[in-house]
Amino acid sequence: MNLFSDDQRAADLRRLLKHYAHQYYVLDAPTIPDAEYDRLFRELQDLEREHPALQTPDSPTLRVGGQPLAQFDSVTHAVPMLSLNNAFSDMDAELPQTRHAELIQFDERIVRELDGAVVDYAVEPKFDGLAVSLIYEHGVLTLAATRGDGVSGENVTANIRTVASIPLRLNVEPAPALLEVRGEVLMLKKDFEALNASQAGRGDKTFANPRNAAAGSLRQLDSRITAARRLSFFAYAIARIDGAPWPLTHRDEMDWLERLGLPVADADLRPVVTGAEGLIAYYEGVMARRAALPYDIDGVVYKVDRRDWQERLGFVSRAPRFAIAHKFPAEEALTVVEAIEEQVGRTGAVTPVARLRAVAVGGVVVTNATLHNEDEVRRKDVRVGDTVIVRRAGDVIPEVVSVVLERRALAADGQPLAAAYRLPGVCPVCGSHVLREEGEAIARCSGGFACRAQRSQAIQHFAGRRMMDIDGLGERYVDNLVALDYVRGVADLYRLTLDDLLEMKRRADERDGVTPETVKQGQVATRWAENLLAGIEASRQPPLERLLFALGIRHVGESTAKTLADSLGRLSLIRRAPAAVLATLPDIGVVVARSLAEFFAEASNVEALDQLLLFVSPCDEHDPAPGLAGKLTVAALLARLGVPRLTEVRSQQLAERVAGITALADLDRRAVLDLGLPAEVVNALADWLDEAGRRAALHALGDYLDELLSQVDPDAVAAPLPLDGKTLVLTGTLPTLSRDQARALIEAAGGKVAGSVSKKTHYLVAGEAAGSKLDRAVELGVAVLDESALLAMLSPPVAEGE
DNA sequence: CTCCCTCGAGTTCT
DNA sequence: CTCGAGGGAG
Repeated sequence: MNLFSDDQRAADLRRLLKHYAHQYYVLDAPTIPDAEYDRLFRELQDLEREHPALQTPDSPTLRVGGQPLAQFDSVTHAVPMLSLNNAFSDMDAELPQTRHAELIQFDERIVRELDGAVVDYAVEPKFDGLAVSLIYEHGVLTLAATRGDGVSGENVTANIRTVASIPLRLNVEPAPALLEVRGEVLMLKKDFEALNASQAGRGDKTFANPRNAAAGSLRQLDSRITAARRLSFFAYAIARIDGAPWPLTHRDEMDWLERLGLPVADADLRPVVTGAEGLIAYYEGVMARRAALPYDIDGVVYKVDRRDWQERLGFVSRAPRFAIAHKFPAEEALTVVEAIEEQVGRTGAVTPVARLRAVAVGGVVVTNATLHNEDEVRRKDVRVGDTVIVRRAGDVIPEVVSVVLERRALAADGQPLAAAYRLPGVCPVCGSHVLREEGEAIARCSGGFACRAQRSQAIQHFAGRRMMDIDGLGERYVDNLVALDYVRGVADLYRLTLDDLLEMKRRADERDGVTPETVKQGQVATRWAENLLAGIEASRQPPLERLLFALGIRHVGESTAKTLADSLGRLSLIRRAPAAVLATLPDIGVVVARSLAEFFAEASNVEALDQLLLFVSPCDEHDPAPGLAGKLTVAALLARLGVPRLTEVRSQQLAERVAGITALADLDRRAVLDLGLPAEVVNALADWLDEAGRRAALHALGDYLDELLSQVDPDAVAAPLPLDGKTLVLTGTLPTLSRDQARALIEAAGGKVAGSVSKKTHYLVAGEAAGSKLDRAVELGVAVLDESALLAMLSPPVAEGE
């Protein structure tokens, strides 16, 4: 046989196999016996093995999977994979007319936007699976990627090729040069049950629901495993077409995809309906059919059918306005509260948690549900022994909806057996007092670092991925390190040796009654310990903002930490900063500023930080931000000192009358009263100044300012940022920049990005399909920029000639 | 002083 | 994901 006839034969086999597979998997009507199919398949496999050049990217032999990958490559989506807005508030209201009211409002809004047109909606089930994007080049499947964060996902082409119902080559000649299809990978209910049965038979772990099974199967690095799982796919949109006209309606789009050989929902499940009544009827109809469908759905989707209207409606922030998800109400289940226990969080927050008799809700078995706080428990009146309705809020977090009072156990006198819940007065972990601030919902353990729970969680927080990012330091290990006293403060992590870790592990195992006497387990322990030490070592030069975040200061999260690091630049300046200075920084007010100042004033924190700095130093310290000098005005500081009656305006007036902070500290009572301000203001100020320690604190503030300003790089001051002090708002889709990129550029240029247009907005940056923000900007007379105008502004202003 | 938005913190299960 | 609290705008 020569290569030419092999080539012919391979092509024939591919065509035949594709045809039979389509009959079998897509049309569900096999036309030849399985054995015959297998014979043809093996013949093609043999041919390709003999002549690897004969294997084409659409060969059915790829369906059985190939060599495992080391990891998935990242793929950037040319068209972002947006999620749909779920515009309907929780369907708590069981009243049908309430549900309908929201649908009617949705329809009315769309009709209004389209100037009163009669709107047809293409409606379809919302598959409960994983969104993927498929790219066909000249008809051949060349790339498949997961949704990821919507901007970029993972390359899962090898796995997707094993999904039988996905065509490797489109059924059309000539094929469009490029077609990008969006759809959902899922597992049919029957395939899920079969998979779990076989997993259980082999003693492997079973999956909680079809969605998890599909996710677990698609994310296999070894595509042969994926091939052994039965995944399905349904297309629901086209993202890009090149070389073929875009169908004029969504319905046409789906019909066309079906003709190309792509699986789409059954035609009777995706009708085109008109008006709110059509939507209502469809929603109710699908809900009734839900259980009988071969796959799980979590709602339905409504899309404006006409493409030109879709474009007219455009996008709001990250979601299209022409399409909307209407989720079914969360599934609910009845179970019994076996106990109410308290958890202690990193900040000492004591949270009641309901321990529930295990119950399946929405595909997973739930045993715990947070009760949030004492008031919440009392409001719902949850008591031990009660039968409660549980659901998964947003289909994720378990939540106790309400108590079934009729089922409450009563004593002979008709009183409930169990008492109303009360939060304990002492910490369940350390026994310290539990205190609840006036007006706050949350009670806190006062034990601080002395409380083992808080210590342990502070260390977990420190090691977390967005903080110091220490690999190998999971919850269980931290708990053990803390419980067995190998680690008291975060600095102790850096003193751990291999021997310490192995000894700790041994003692923990002993305590738990585990006997890891096999050699292999010893090796595992050593590997873990070495891995952890390497992770700790690698964390010694963190960016300053991560170190700050890692310290776990109350009210200081990722964003506040970044503000501090950007503005002050050095830990030595941040840790000594007076609260008044901190409170002048953007988005830091008096509460956060005080929290910071108190943290750094506390001796035990200072000690712990100094210890930590023996091992760790920030890698990116820099001079304080040049813009700081302009913002740290005497007036701004005065307004943030916490002097009663000293408002912003009065601070301004006062600042004009004193030479500076230090000068104010040195004024005696008489001089203060002579300042020429309203009597009530100067009286309050004089009294305030006379309180113990005030003048010393002001001197310290003055000294700190001198020091801080001496460190501001004078050259940087000379080059003001182009958008300094400007507030911008982004709307619509920019031609080349993503929202995050645009934001980063604006911030780098000293500007601020706000969420909504107001009088104080300096510029609105509008892209394609700008929405209501543009209207509002025009209304308020706010300048509107397009992307190129924005980019032009970002380059530093050109000095004008003398 | 009151709204609105963003940030922080807590939480579940695989 | 959801709640509560803080910050800033009106």
